[in-house]
Order: sequence, then structure tokens, then C-alpha cells
Amino acid sequence: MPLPVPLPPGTALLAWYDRHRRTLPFRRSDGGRPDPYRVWLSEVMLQQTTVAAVGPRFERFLARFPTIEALAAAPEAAVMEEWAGLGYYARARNLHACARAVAAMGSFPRTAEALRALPGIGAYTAAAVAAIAFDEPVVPADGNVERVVARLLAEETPLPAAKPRLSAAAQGFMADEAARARPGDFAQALFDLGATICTPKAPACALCPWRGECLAQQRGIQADLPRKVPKRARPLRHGAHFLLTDTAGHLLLRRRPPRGLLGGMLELPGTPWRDEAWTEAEALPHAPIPGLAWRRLPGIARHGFTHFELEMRLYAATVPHLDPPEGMEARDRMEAAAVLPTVMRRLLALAG
DNA sequence: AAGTCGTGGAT
DNA sequence: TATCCAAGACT
Repeated sequence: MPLPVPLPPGTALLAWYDRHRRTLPFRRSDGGRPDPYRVWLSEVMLQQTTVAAVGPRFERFLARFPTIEALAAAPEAAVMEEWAGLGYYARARNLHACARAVAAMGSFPRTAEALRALPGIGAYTAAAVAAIAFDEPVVPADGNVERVVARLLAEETPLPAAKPRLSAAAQGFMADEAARARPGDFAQALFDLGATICTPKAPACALCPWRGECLAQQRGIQADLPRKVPKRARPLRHGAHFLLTDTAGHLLLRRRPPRGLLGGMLELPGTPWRDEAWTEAEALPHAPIPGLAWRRLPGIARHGFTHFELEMRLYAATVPHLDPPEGMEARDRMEAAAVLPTVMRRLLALAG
């Protein structure tokens, strides 16, 4: 009987993946070659966004834009509306620009290096699409992979400073022959390991295919890694917005500037957002149509952004017929609820 | 290169 | 309620 030899990392991880891989809406289960359009779309949707949030939106997006040519041919406003509620709206603008670039080229580039040059595709997404769709031997380093590698190596340097080292170490996995034979599966195996075993809070080390070689687990510090630099507190800001409706149930919306926060999305017209609350006398001059009988609705809508928190007051008025001023448009209430970003849906909720 | 850029679920 | 953080990109 030979001495038990630890399986090389690639073989052990892939064997675990073949038994425990997750079934996901954007992941093929028939073993066929993934469609680059679907892989790319899912990777962009999944940027800083949970699998649970992407799930129902992925097929819905594909139903509306079945091919990258269809996406490229669509107006940007249609893409923004389809993206409403998903957040990080620059992704939708870049997605559209990328679709037009790829459609003009005829097909997706097949290497991470070439993919990296497209809008909205950074180092991670380039490697993920190259590995999953084209089996290029690269390792996409997302938050899961950073966490797995930080624990494997017991890396004490806090993120984000440690990211280059962790990413390089992850790429080093491709020296393993088993990993190099299945780059797409290897990448997704790392994702699944991070999502189901090597979790942020209480990792299930007893079930981990790499428990034998994990330095953090040996030292008992796995739950403390990766270390991170503390985030700054989020300031509180204030706004006042205006709900103008007509007797047919339409309401007035305004398109935000094409870049920056919520760039290109629709909103309820309102004041700028500032550090101090708006009094009624300060807010009313910002109404889309001054001089109407604006009435303050009770309550305050709150919404958390990445780097500040927002409290909004809402004023309402009614006119017989809505005639949108320049730069604004009228939508019926059901449609508005569907195309507005979440922060604006909170205001609609305030109106009942 | 640190700040900007959304949202919802888990804890 | 407060905090974390998720298949990050861009400036």
C-alpha cells in the first residue's frame, strides 16, 4: 500500500467541482461549449452583484436582446431601462458600447489580452470570459479567488494592497496540469469553492478539498483572512423630489446626465443632493413646473449608496394634462416603476 | 491611486 | 439598526 500522497491542487479541486458544482441560470449544465455572449453578459451582470440578484435578470435580458447584434442595434435608453434595479449603471452603458464594438469586429476576441481592451471589461472579466468561453489558461481573480488564495497562503497584507500578489498566486495555479486542461471549469470551481466552502464568515474547512494545504486553516486564522483596510463612514445627504401626475395616471420623469451617478437613468425631478435637509421654501424653486399647488407627502424615503446615504422628501401635484418640459418625459405609473432605479422607486413607494 | 459607482441579502 | 459584501471597472 503506497503512502497517501496529497492530490495536486488542480486535481483535488476539479474532482470536488465535478461532484458539487452549482447549477446556475447562466451556467450550462449539458457540458456543451459556452456561448461567449452569454458568458460575457453574465460576467458583467455579476460584477459586484450576487448570484441571487442576477438569476431572474439574466434570461429576461436575453429575451429582450437575444444576440449581441440585437443588443448592438438597440438604443442605449432601452438597455438602461432593462438594467434598471441592477445598479452600477455604467455597466449597462459599457455593455452597450462593447456590444457595438464586438458587432463591428464580427465576433468576440478570444484572448484575455484582447478582451481587456473592450469597454467594461477589466482584468477580471477578461480572464473570466477567456477561461470560460475559450478555455484560455488564465485564472480570473475575483473576490472569491482573492479570499481562497489569501487563506491558502495565509497572506496577512490587507486588501487592496495584496491584490496583485494574490492574483499572481492564482495565475500560478495554471502550472498544474489538471487545471491547465480545464481552465473554464477550474475558474468556476474556485468561484464555487469561495461561495460555498471558503465563505467570508465561517468557512467550512472540514469539507474543503484544499484543507490539507491551507496555511490559514493550519494556523486557525482562516476566519480573519483576507484582511481589509477599514472603510470610511458614509455621510448622510438630503434631497427633495417632485411627483407630477396627470388625470390619466402619467407622471413626469427626467433623464439624468449621461455619466456619473445613475448616469443615463430616469429620475423624479428634484433638487441636488446636499449635506443639509431642504426646507420647503428652498425646495420648491426646483420644481419642474413652479407655481403649482405642491403638497409635501408625509414620510421620508431613505436609500443607501456605496459612499453616502440619502434621505428624500417628496412633493406632489396634479395637472389635467402632462406636457413634458424639455429634457423630460411622461410615463404611466406602471412603466415608470419598471424603468426607474431603486432609489427612485423608494419615492414612488412613499406616494403609495 | 484612492474615490466613484447601486443594490439586496445575510448576519 | 448597522455592517458587510457580492463572478469589479474606471478615473
